[in-house]
Amino acid sequence: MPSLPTLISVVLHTPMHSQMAPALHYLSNRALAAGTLVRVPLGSREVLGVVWDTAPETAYESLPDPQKLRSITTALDQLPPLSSAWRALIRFTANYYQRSVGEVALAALPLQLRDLSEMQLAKKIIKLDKNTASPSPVEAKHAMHSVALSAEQISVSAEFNANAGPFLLFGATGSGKTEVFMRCTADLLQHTPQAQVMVMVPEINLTPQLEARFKERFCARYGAQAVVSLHSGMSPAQRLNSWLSAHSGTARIVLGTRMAVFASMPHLQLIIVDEEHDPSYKSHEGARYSARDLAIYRGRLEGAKVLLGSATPSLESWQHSRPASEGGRYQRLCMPSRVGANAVLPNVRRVDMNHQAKSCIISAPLLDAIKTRIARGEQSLIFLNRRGYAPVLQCTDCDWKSECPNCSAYRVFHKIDRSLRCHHCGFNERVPRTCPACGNHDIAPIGRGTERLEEHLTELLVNFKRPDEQAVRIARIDADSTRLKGSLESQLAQVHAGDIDVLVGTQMIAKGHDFRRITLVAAINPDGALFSSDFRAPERLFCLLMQAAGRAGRDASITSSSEMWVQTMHPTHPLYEALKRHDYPAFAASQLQERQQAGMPPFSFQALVRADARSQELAQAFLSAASAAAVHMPDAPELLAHISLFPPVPLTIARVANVERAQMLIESPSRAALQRFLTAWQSVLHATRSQPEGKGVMRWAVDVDPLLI
DNA sequence: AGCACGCCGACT
DNA sequence: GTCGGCGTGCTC
Repeated sequence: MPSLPTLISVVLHTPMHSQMAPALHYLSNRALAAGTLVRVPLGSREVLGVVWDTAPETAYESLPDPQKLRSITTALDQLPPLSSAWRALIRFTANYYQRSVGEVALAALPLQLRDLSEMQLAKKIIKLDKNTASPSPVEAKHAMHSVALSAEQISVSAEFNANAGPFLLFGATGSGKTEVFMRCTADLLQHTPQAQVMVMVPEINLTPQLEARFKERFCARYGAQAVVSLHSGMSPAQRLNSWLSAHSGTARIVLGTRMAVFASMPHLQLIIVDEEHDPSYKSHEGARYSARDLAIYRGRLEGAKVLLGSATPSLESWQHSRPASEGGRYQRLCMPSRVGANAVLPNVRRVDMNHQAKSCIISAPLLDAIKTRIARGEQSLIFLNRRGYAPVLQCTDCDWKSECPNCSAYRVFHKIDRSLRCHHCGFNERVPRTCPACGNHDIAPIGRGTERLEEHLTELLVNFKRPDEQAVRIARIDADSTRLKGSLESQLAQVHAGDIDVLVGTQMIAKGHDFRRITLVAAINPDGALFSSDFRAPERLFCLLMQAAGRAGRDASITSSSEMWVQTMHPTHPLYEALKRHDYPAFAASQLQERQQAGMPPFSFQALVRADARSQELAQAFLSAASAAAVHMPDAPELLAHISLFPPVPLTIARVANVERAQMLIESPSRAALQRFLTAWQSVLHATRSQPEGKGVMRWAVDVDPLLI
């Protein structure tokens, strides 16, 4: 007996401002559970969608034109439907970050799911099931060979197990946070038969080594498929496989970058966010979500514990982890000590560059210290956060500078291939022989980057020898030297093998990698961030220097001689004082006080609207018009009550690839008020686009909780 | 977002 | 005479 077709609502990859309802309605000849993946006709094409609700009968009347309803093509119901917690996470993300539900939902699913036929998908699933045969009893006997933990690690793990969280694990570099993560994971998997764990890391570079450690620890017991990765460096097929095994529950541990926060995991019980302070957790395109913040929200939705970890937490998380009596909502777990015998943090030494010659790059005491390391067969790491040879090239005669024709920025001189390269749009040219403006032959580099620093060090050390009488070996690691796939790994291997005496690099080398024989880390010129207009610059600098310092002396036998050097014009600056004491809490306290006085996050909430246009005037006019129109919204007085709308300004780099960029800041002491305003203002922004003031605007986007202002 | 439909410049 | 530029408009 054929029953009446059911009406279902489906979300599709459609943007917020397409005048389309949040969900579209289709007919199905059988009921489909919410969360089921379906393929549906849309115009002339067929697209993937997610069943969002089984629409009630009454929905028929509220539809625009019931005659136009079409039927779904196929239901991919060999896959279990996406859970209601997953859908709630997607709904929240879409609302909070001002995007459509469909866009967020479909972006969270592997791309291959969109174009794989039902047959192909069925084959995949069968293949995956075969591979996930449970491990043999022999293998299972191998316990997760536990490593002996330090007293701190044991007490922190015990606190974690005894409480609900969310937790902020504040542990010094080298205090063994990863070991705690693995212990908490092991405890959970042991006591809860189906439990799944998500582990997030900020960068793709960091996934392989973490994956290796987790696989070594857990695969013997839980099977080869128990640990999977999920990040954008994987092939579409690999990603689909990982996603399917997470979704089916066979993957017990999912490791990944920020995108992993949306992985479908039916038995998720624990979310770990390593290096939670890292800005990479904030997405820059599409929905500009913070995976760290969503991890907290998802934990609450799913009833999963959340564990954030960092040696230099974000001020937001630090503030959340203040004592509960003061309003804190996270539980702070502390591991102040490095593990291993004699493991102490490196001594921080400041060189007052006011007492050095103006042109001095590497001060005499620092050079001596580097030589001492070389003589002892130890390694040094010299850190300069600027790649290329020189940031600008200038004619010594006229005013000419190496400006980019497409951007409001200088092109950087790369001596290695004699090119002028724009780091914003990629525009690349050979260095002109003579000044393009006046024909002068003398064009000089201004300032220095890692290439020039490497060259300078080579000159300084040309007559100095290693203990084996060979020439000193200097290497450079930055985005340029590691462009080729695998070159980062091979360069790191060289460092580990002791083939390198002095390593020069950008912040790339400050992150994550363990260099056992490095006993000296030096920051050449980090002062820029001290007086930056970006209020988060000091936070980032402190974190970077702490991280860099953490690279030194990981090997317990030589740790006592480890040093972190900072060359600065402001040696008594509080940031460096706190760094010297390795005192993050003191630094955080002073920063939080400043932020509170200035009404900055985390004591206020911000959103940024960015507009791109052919001219700066058009971009700003759009924002001004939308701003002015806010007053005419329904309920404007209430909505605007606790909102500050700032005037539009050009971005620091106003023009990139011949597109002018402007932005305006919206601030509120209340997160809820900001949310209510943004939601209401969305339609105003959209309407402004079709007004005369919005004509030249190419695109615009809202960034909630922006990191860069 | 895609993809159609539709109206104006340089080429087989 | 066409091929093709990308400006508006629609998709349950």
